[in-house]
Amino acid sequence: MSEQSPPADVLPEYAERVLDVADRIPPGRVMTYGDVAEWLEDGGPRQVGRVMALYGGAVPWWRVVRADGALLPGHELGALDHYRAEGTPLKEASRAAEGHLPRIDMRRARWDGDDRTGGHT
DNA sequence: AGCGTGACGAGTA
DNA sequence: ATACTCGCCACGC
Repeated sequence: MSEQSPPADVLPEYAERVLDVADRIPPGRVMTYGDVAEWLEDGGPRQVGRVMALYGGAVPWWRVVRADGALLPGHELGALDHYRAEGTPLKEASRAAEGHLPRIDMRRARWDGDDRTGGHT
């Protein structure tokens, strides 16, 4: 009897890795979907996005953002609340018009996976 | 088997 | 700044 169906009671290893990376992103910092995929050296931004969409609820999903710094549709305010609470560098539009929510300042918030913990900076 | 869709990315107009 | 196209990979119909 060959098991033709893969196990479903555990998350796919790829998903587990993606969640692990998302979970190790320090507060006040963010990683793009593409960066996570690149950091894992496997899959692509879309694949990471899929994992986050399915299992992101188990990790600080707001720390995984799009490359253009746009907030997640439908969770903009939720994510924004976390960003302000964590001190994530935001780039507020000069023209703070309604409907024009601030974007993440990727240049400052982007984290490349270098924790530098234990070191002495 | 093909086709459309998506929590994407980068390039070009 | 926005809009559109192409490339990418996995899933559902």
